[in-house]
Amino acid sequence: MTVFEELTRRGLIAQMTHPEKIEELLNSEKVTFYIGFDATADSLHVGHFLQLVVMGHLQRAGHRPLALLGTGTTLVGDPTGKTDMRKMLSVEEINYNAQCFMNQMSKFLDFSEDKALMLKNGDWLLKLEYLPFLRDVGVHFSVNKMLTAECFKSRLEKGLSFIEFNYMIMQSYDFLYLHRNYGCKMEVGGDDQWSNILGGIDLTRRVTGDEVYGMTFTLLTTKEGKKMGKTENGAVWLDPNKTSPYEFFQYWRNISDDDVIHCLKLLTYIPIEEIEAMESWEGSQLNKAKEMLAYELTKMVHGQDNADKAIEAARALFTAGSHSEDMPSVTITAADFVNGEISIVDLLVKAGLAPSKGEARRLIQQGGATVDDVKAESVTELVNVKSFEKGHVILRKGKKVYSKVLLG
RNA sequence: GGGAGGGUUCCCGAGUGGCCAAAGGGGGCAGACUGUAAAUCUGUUGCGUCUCGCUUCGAUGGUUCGAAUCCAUCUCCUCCCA
Repeated sequence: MTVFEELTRRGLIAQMTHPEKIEELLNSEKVTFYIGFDATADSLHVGHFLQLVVMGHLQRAGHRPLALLGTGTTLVGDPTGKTDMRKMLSVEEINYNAQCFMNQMSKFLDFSEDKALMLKNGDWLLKLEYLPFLRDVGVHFSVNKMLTAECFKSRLEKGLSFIEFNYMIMQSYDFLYLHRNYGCKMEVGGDDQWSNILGGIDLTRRVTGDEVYGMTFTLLTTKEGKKMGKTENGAVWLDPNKTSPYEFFQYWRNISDDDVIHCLKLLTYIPIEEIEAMESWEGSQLNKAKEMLAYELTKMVHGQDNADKAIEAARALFTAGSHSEDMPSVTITAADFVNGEISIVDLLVKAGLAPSKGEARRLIQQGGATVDDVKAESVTELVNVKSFEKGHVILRKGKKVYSKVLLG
C-alpha cells in the first residue's frame, strides 16, 4: 500500500490542491515537505501529535519532513479559528517554547542524517526589512482576496488587527523560503490552515514560477465537531509534567464510542486492516478498543513502561476495585490534626479533591466522597489519626478521582 | 478625529435604587442508570467560623439610610461617520 493510499484510507486527508499530482509525486520521488508549529505553549499537545503522526507516515515512506518552528510567526499570531486576538508573547517566551517543542519532537521523528530537519522561521523572518519585503512579497497579495478567506471572515465581524492580518503573508513567505533553500515542494497542516497554505502556494508560483503543493489533514474533532484534546484543565499535553501519563491514558480511555475508531486510524500506527476489522465492534466490545487506543498512544508518547503502568493502574482502580500505587498523593502533617482528628471537609480540600470547603461539603452531602471506600455520611465527620496507621488514607471523589493522603 | 452602544459570576446572557450572591441557558461537579462511553433523569454550582457574616457585576471617586443599578472621571471593546 502506498503512503498516499494509507493516508486516504485512514481518513487523514482533508483537502489537497492537486490530488492526482500529489499522489503521483508521493509515489515517484522523495518529497521534502513542511509543517509549521507555532510556539504558543511550552509543550506540544495532542493536536500537534496528529501532525507528527502524519509526518511520521510520510517519513516512513521515505519523504523528508521539515518541522518548522514558528519563532517568527508566533510573534505575529495566527488569527485562524480565533475569535479574539491571542495574547502577545515575548521573544524569550517563544524561544523557550520552541526549545521545548524541539526536545519533544525528536522523539517522534527521525532527525538523523538529515532525514528530517528542524528549522525556525525567526531565522529569516526577523531579518526582513519592511519596505523591500512589501515590494517583493506584499505586491503579490490581493487584500480583496485575502478578505474573502474563511479564516478572516469571522474576524472581520469582531475585529482584526493589522498584525494578525499579516500572519498569512508571513506563513506564505515561509513556504517560498523553504522552497528556494530546501527544495520544499509541499506544505501540509491542519485543515484550518488551508487558506494560509494556499497563500504560500500562490506566492511561490508567482515569484518562482514553480508549482508546489498543499495538503491538509483532518482536524482532531469529536463526532459533534468539538475540538479534541481539551479537558476542563486545559489541553492534553505531551509533557508528562503537564499531563501525567496516567491522565493522558485516561483521557483516551474515556473517549466516546463514536470517536474510538476514528482516533485509532488518525493517531496510531496500528495497521489499518486491524482497525477496519474493529469497525463492526459494538457495545462493550468497544471498551476494548478504547483500552487499546489509550495504551497505544501512551506508549508512543510516554514509552512502554509508562503505558504498562498506566494500564495496570487503571485496571486495578476500575476492575478489581483495589488501588494502585500510581495515584496522586499529598502529604499532611501532625499539625493538621486537632486532638488527633481532622475534619473530613478539611481533608478533602487538602487532598486537592475540592477547591473550597463549600465544595467539599456539597460533595459529601451528595454522597460523592469516600474515605478508604467508606462513604462519608456527614459534613461534620472527623477522620482519626489512627486511620493513617497503615500508612495512608485513600480519598475518592465520585467514581474516578482518587487521592492518597500520607501522614508525614 | 466625530457620533452611538456596550463591559454582569467559568462562558453566553437577564437584571436599570432595597425582594440580588444576582433569572435563564451552556459548561463543570455529584447521584441514579451503565461499559471508566454517550444519552436521559435528579441535585448542585462565590467564600467562610454557614439560619449569620464577607467578597463579587471594567477601575476609581461620589450621591443615598441603601448602588450591579444614579452621577463624575478613567479605561477597554463594538458599530457608524471621517
